[in-house]
Amino acid sequence: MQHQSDTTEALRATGHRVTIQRIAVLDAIREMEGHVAVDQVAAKVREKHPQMDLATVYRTAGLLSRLHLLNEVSIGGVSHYEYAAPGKRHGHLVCEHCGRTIHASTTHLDELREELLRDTGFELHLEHLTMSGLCRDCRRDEEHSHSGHTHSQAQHHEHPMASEHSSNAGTGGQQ
Amino acid sequence: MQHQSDTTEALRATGHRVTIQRIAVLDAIREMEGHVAVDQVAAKVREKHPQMDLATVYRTAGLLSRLHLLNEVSIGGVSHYEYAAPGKRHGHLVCEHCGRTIHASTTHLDELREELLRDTGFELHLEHLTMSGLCRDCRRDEEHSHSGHTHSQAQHHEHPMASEHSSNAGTGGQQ
DNA sequence: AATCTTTCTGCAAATCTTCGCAAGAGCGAT
DNA sequence: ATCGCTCTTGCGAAGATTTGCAGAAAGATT
Repeated sequence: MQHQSDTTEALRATGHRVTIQRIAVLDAIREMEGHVAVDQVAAKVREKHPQMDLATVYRTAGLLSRLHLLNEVSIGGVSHYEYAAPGKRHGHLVCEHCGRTIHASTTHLDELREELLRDTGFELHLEHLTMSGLCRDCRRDEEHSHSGHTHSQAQHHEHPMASEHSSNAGTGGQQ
Repeated sequence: MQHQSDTTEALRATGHRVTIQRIAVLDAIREMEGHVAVDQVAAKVREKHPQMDLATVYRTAGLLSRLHLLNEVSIGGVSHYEYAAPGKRHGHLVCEHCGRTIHASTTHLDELREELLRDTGFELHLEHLTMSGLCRDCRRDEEHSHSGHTHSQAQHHEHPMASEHSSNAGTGGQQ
């Protein structure tokens, strides 16, 4: 476990300063499971550094994300961050109905990435990819209640609304 | 031009009411080119309906997006909307460096969608797909200035930062 | 270790977006 | 055309995220 030196290195290499705030934010997120919202990160960080400002956590998480030390996932418009474990790249599938998040392996995505690069010169950052749609369960529900009405403008939240980790979607087995 | 009746129909079919606000927001966005931010939509709408509230524009655009009458594109975390012209589906590639937006044909994407559906049960909504990365120009720039330093925490904005329409990316030509 | 330059952070104010609620407007039935 | 039941809207307030600024801290230099 020498993440800290990796972090330090990555910051220095890009001409950024190494501060306790940056180390603390990365550590906090690494210690927490999955994707966490900024205020959760702030709470965790404040256990050790009570004076850390929320704005700093926002700025820091944004920076670390740009340096690819963190992945940013927008769930229902709210930014969440997760530790970008090397070698565990994956995209995110967020259900528009229940808000659940599923990891997608990069199998298909790598292909897409290459095609885009070849055809358009655009270099896709898979780590930042968040795709929305309907998860299996909600798709099933939709099919049942196809009576049209019974709609509300507000977002539905029938499921527990928590970032699950049915990880490793994509090709292989899952769920 | 009978978009209006299409809209009316789509609203009714889903159990929603047809209001001047909804028609106005859709009309405004259709009249404007490409993806526009909410405040631009509000400004346009207010030319004819000065009392229309910003919150209503937000809610309405969100609703119309969920009904697939509009596409939502998140550019640098800010929601933009565009008219979902039938038969012109496409994904969006947003450059993290200059903010430029490129359209991607659904050729590759349709494939991805099917694979995800088959393997994970997740139904990807391509219309809502926004992918970030580096565009051809910025990729070139990056390669030159590989000296490390000269970074700033703020987002770079070297290019005009406007939603361009270098449309027709992807493989198959359609737009 | 002291100094200098530039970047970062904390704080407060600004902005963007969402929410709760009472009044207002659709739409079906009368 | 009116009545009534809900859905919608406008408005104010709350929540989320960003920004400007002055002081604090990092890293290079001596």
